Amino acid sequence: MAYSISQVAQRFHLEPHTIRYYEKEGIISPNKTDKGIRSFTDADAEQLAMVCCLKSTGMSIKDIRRYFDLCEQGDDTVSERLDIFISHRQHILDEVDSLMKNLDKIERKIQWYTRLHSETLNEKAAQSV
Amino acid sequence: MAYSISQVAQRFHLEPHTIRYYEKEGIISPNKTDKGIRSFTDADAEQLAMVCCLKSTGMSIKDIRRYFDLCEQGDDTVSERLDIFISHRQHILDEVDSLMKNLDKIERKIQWYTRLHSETLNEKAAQSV
DNA sequence: GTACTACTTAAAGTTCACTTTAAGTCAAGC
DNA sequence: GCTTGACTTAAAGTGAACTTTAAGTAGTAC
Repeated sequence: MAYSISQVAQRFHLEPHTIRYYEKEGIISPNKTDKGIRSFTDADAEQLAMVCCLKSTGMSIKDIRRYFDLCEQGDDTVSERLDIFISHRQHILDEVDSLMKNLDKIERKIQWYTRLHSETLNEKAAQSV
Repeated sequence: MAYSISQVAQRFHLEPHTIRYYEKEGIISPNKTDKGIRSFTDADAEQLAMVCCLKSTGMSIKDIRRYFDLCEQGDDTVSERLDIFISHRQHILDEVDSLMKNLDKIERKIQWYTRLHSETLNEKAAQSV
């Protein structure tokens, strides 16, 4: 199947101009018809899915580009690509860890404010009697 | 205990100018000595710890400021502050969820590349015989 | 007495990831 | 024939969160 820019945009919750921006930044390179219209294959869509995955886990445009550059360079870059994913996995694990630790602080604040809130309600109830 | 700007900066891995920037943005307001030198109490340090917690879980400076504004306004804002934390908790949970889903994709890539990598090594070994 | 640390204002600069604008061409569908 | 959706380049703008620069003052530590 081949998809138009607006179809893939919709599928990945992106704007067409954002996809053209990614192309300009060299991280994707869809085929074009003889009329110059972008035509996205399933492989292009998969690539965009990976772009979104890397982006939403905090990888910069520059590093995403670096990864896809390596992909284009062929099998010699396999171990470097593996390294990228291993270090990116660590980055995600660190981020999750940090979020969970901070979540704990937020939970305690919620408990604190919940208690404070119900006390305030009780006081108001007492006053109104 | 009272701390200097560089002491709290070090403690929270911030730069002194960043702390002054936070003050300028109205999210902290440490006391100053008669000489105009900032002096941070333990309560100020706790507040900065909360700033860091909120910041690293993705809250904007503007929203952090909003929260501390409410704190200053007193007990009438308790339920609004509770709401902020409840919705922020959800934000964190959503983020962790998204990270875990994407982590799964990364893990599969690592498996894929690990296999590919060892195959490439085997081929090279075969060639060298 | 000089290096260090702190302070001040005000403004300009930086990075990232887009987003928007301008000013146009081109082809398909109704 | 006109709306819609696609395209082009090039450049300017946006927002967030700082960061840096300039250009100065002032107290503390060795």
